[in-house]
Amino acid sequence: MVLEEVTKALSAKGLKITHQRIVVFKALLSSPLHPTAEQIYDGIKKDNPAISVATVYKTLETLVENQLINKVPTPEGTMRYDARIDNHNHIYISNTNEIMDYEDEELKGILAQYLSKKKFQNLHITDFKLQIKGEKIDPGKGINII
Amino acid sequence: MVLEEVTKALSAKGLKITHQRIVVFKALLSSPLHPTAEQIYDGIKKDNPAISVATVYKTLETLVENQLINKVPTPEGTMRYDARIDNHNHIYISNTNEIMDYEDEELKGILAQYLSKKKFQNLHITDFKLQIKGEKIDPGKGINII
DNA sequence: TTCTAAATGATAATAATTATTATTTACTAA
DNA sequence: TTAGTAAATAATAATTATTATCATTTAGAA
Ligand SMILES: [Mn+2]
Ligand SMILES: [Mn+2]
Ligand SMILES: [Zn+2]
Ligand SMILES: [Zn+2]
Repeated sequence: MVLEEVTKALSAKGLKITHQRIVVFKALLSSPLHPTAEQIYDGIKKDNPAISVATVYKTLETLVENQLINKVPTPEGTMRYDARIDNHNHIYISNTNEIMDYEDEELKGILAQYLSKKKFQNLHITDFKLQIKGEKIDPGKGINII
Repeated sequence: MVLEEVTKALSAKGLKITHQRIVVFKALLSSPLHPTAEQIYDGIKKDNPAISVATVYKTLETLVENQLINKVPTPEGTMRYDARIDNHNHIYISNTNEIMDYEDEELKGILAQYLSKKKFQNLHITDFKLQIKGEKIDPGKGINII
């Protein structure tokens, strides 16, 4: 089950297995919506009323540092989190604030090939992503996360 | 000269020609570094000691709304500004916080062609950019903007 | 020139995140 | 098992970036 994988992932990184880390990590794993720290906090505090919002922030940062989750910056400037750590792209939907995963092998291939041909002097490329922005045609049917 | 173009651009959008708008706009036009509002404020306040930081923020927002400049979100979450309004990509250099312009017709063509083939249901794509992240090999030689 | 809506400056308020610190707890090793 | 201890947490203060408020000023129209 998820709990076992979470504890395994934490201990593999030498992190202490705490209730708070398990709860935050599991909350993010079960959300495809790329939530903010605050949204994760709101989601878990019913069942964990003693948890502190600062702990949620710190836990997320710890998980990012240990590459168990990813940070996703947004055009509005608020940081969001992603349990997926494999390479994939995002579509930011500006009228609902949703972030959708977008994955396409053809696109990955195209970009990798393009960048492998290019040379940047004094620069080591560490990451590249296509940031797609769009608008949902019928926002009423969508999942609005704010 | 620049002043004339700035005033022309402002009046073309029906915006009042104020000293503050001219100064902020010119400051951004002369900076290829994608500065923050605070950096623009710091740069102009020697010659304009009465200008308010709130005015700088508001002026930049007004220019963005009128599509005379662009906002550039960054991985750290602070907003930066760009006098260039033509479509181009950015390289974010994580060890110096520089943002470099990156423009390549071949890349534009590849991306446009790729996306034109794809169909997204209920979604109108408004923008797409390749976000490249890298590290400067010899940061000592670079221009550090923070 | 006068008039007025819009812009500005000063500053308060807000939102998101980080820092501080006393207390608690997960692991370690007797 | 049971201490012992370094690390983690909760509560809360502080900080940073940005936006809101509002009294005053001003650009541009008449
Ligand atoms: Mn991602
Ligand atoms: Mn902020
Ligand atoms: Zn994702
Ligand atoms: Zn640019």
